[in-house]
Amino acid sequence: MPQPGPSTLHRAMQLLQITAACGYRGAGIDDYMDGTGLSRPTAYRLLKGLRSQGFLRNGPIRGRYLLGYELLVLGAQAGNGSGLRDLARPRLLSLAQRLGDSFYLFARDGIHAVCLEVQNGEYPVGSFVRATGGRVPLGVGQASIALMAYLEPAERRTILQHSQAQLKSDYRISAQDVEDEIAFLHQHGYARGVEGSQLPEYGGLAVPILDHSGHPLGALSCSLLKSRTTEEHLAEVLDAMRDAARDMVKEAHSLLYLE
Amino acid sequence: MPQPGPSTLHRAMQLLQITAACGYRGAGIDDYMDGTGLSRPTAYRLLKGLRSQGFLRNGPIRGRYLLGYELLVLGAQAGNGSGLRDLARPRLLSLAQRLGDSFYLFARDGIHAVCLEVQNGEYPVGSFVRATGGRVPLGVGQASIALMAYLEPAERRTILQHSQAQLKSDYRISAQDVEDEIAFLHQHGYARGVEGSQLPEYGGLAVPILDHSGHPLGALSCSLLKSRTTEEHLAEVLDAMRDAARDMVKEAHSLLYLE
DNA sequence: CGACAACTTCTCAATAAGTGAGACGAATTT
DNA sequence: AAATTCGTCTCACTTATTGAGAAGTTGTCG
Repeated sequence: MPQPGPSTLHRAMQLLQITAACGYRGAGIDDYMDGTGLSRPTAYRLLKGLRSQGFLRNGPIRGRYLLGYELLVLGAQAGNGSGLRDLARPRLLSLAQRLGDSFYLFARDGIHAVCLEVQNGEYPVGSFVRATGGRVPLGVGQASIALMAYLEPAERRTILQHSQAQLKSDYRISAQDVEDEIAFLHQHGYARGVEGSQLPEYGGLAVPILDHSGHPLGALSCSLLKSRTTEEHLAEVLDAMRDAARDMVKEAHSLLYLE
Repeated sequence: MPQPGPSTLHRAMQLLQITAACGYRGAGIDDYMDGTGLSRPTAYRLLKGLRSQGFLRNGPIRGRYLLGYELLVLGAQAGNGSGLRDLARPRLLSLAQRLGDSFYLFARDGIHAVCLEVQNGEYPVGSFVRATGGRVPLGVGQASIALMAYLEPAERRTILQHSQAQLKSDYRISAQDVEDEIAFLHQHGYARGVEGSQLPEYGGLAVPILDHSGHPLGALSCSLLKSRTTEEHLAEVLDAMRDAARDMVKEAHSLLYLE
């Protein structure tokens, strides 16, 4: 089954993925050869090219390669679609400082939700995503719900069908659970962390970020310790998140209007 | 003059750069064709490949492409060499919250200093780098000084020779200025923002992050409003940064030791 | 709702580009 | 100083990529 596009491209990307998989110690030539089936000279040729473009670099260990800083530059831009990330950053920070919980910005990426930005508060929490760039299948987590709720019903169904097996086996979430939470969001304007999930000691909230025509640009989400979830605190957090989402859209709109 | 490595690779990277250059509105097929000289089908083939790998995506506007979220994932890793970024993140946050100024993590990237992480405080400041991924030539800014000071003298000289013309013309910094600041750092253990720079209303400090054998892993840097720079505040900030740098190395070391 | 205009993919022969085997040079380590 | 690991080079080969143009899609506007 041929990959779309030139194979050199696909191979180069494989090399990047392999490098990423090897983490901070870097990948060696054998990792690349085993991982791709390329001959040594070819692997080196590609490595050389990637290095010269700044996509790979030589780490502290000889013969091992690390991801290059050009990826950092591009990655920073990639996460800033519509300028959403820049808008969210200071607001997430202020939420985290003021309320102590951890706050996230999510966007949709095909059948996944991708985390564009995190700001942890002073109370440590866990989450399905480890950090910026983390992805979960749509349906997992409160942010996913907020992202899915405003898609076309047909599209939503397609996505759920495509991933419900994985949702069930990896996260013990049924399609019906997801539908129920979406209904909850439509009724109350926010999404809760799903009960019985794999992170029992945390709760969560999420609100969608909708543009003026009702399309979802992203979602703000937070995760908080169950022990801190009094009614008042929840209400406070929710209010603050709604305000933040509203302000972001307003500011985005005025920015677009200016140019 | 031929680029090293397969040309397909180079072209693909060009497409990414072009996409990045077009910002959040995305790049269209004409941008790509004009920018690379490729024929239309070829450009589309590459685009398809890049999209299928998650390096590009279709934005809100038809016929325009944006950087894909896979870059976000790789970028997040790329900035985390030796796990430095993960170590720095919470510390930068706490510094920013506690002291109100803006703090940065830098690493060396060839002849540049690259910003791996930013945490802004409540007092707004400007900086040479706009955000994560930003680069300045080594020599510009206090973080650069901290990074250069612990290189081999020969290497330092090579770098300075290579970039002194640009330093002079773009930033009005002479090689001697840089040497002086490096001497200052060796004497006092920290680097100051260079006087007479292009950002007169801000001051800065930077401390190196050195591993146990004295090699520079990176630098912590801060930028603060001149109006806030009393002697006591400077001393407080400097102390806090030194502590943070020391703690990071200690924690990194214990992490490495564990595996 | 139907025609238009855009973006995108396909076909096919020509050719330029990437490929692999192995030898060679360079940089470290023991 | 010898040995090992890492990176590059040469060269014949052949396969994957290319470009021109046409056909197909998809969204838009009258």
